[in-house]
Amino acid sequence: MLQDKGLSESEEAFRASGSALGETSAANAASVPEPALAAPGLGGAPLGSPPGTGADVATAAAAEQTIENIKVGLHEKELWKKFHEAGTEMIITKAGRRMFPSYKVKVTGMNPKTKYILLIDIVPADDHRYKFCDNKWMVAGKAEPAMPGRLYVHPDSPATGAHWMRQLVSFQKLKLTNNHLDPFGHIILNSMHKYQPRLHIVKADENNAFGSKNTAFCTHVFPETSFISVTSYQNHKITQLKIENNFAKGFRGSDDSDLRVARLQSKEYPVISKSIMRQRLVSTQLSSKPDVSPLHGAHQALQHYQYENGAHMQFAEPQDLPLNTFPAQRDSSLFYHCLKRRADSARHLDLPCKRSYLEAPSTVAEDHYFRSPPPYDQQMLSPSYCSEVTPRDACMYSGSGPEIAGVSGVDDLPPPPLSCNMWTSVSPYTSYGVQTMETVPYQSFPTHFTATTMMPRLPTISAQSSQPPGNAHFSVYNQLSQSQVRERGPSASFPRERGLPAAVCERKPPSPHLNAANEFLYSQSFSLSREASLQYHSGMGTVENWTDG
DNA sequence: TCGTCTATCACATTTGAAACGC
DNA sequence: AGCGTTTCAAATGTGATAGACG
Repeated sequence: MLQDKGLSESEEAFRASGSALGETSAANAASVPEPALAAPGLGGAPLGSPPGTGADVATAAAAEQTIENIKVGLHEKELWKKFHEAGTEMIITKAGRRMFPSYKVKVTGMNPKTKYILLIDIVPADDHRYKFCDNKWMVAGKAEPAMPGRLYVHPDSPATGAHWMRQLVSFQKLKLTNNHLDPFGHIILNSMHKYQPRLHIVKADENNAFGSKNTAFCTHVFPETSFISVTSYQNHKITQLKIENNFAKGFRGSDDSDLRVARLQSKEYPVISKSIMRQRLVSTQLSSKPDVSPLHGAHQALQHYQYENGAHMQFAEPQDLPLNTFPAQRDSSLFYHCLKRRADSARHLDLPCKRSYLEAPSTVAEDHYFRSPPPYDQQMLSPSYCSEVTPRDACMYSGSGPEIAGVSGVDDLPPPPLSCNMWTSVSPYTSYGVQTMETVPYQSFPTHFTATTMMPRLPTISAQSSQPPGNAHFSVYNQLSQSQVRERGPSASFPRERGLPAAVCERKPPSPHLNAANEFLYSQSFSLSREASLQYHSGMGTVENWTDG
């Protein structure tokens, strides 16, 4: 099964969607390779990459590999666009919630016989926490410490290029959760934070399902898939879009019949719930004051232009980076305007956000008004906090088959009832640097686990190092026997995660598959740290020192 | 203590796969 | 074996309520 359950995309639709998908390769706009992937609204642009030349493709040793020819098109791009324009929100729940629109891609250009692994991770788009006020997303302060990164590996991985290209590749079953102790392998996110999903395609080979000494990979980022995670929808536009486009309406009361009638009659009656009505009432009151910011329009135009031109655009200044639809993030002028207007409105209206807004720390507002956030690539360069695995990640395997299931290498624990997920240590911003290591539970992980299942911790990586920094970490594992690990305990270097029994931390050496996955992750981080320093994006990584277990 | 904001839960509803019967 | 119907699990957003916070 290439597609998850419930997918209705027919082969026909798949073919038809080809042109509409805005299909791109790793060298063009929509598929933004590694550091540049931070570009969409994240503060990092591929500044060094010549425009339109495809020069953001690595000159690495893997250049001869076909991975650079892989093109990925986002399915239902128009739908994503709609959501993006409204400011996409994704519900996160304790039990895990699927994304809607679901992440589906059409892949072409693969070598039909080569095996690939397709996986998704979701990284923080910035270091802000947001709140929804005045029908806008506004920065509400500093972001919470990032959750431990997890990967969602497509259940079919590894599979041949022919397999992936046969039909749409759906990540429909990917679930988002805000449960820090989630045992199901869902991707853990913080509520009211902005995130950017990334698709990674990793080349596997016949010897090692997860990679080889020349593991090539490419990363594709679709800026329109960025979203703010919420526990309940804030923007009624998003609610409406979800209802209109998702099957489960969940409408009750009189609105229900209206909706059904409307559907039966194929008419688009406005279905307005009480809450929506409430919101609209407030927004109407507010919108009575015209938005006079001259920069607002320019910003919108710029946004549109950037959007239309994808993430490959060149920006002279970091603050010119794509903004998407969350105005407060980059558009300081707009943010300022919003503040002023809100201050005005707040005097006359009893708004839910009134107090918060008025009492918002001035530093926050000033910070966003007077200066731009640091470029994302700089953030990537700085020592990242290590979001290595926690001991509870019993989901450290792909559910693609027995050989993957065995990857967990855990014999003292029952196989976790989950799949497709792995931890990653994508660490997007500097602000969660070393200084937070001691205070943030999720940044503390057992040494051995780090070494065996996670990509190297960036804080220990020197961007200028001639040796791939990840190698050191792998050797750490090689040098530490299991007994040594046990003697040192999981907290040798890092305090163990709160509330987790030490026994859970016991692990066997990783299988080749796991190593390969780590290697991929390592290569990714290496690419991120090194390439970012050059402000040049590779889009393809080569693992130079593969230590195949 | 109160107000605000966010998270959680139960609920009604919808969909599609599985089970079942013909 | 193929088709149609029924059943049920899984999914959705809604709204009430709880909890945290200042």
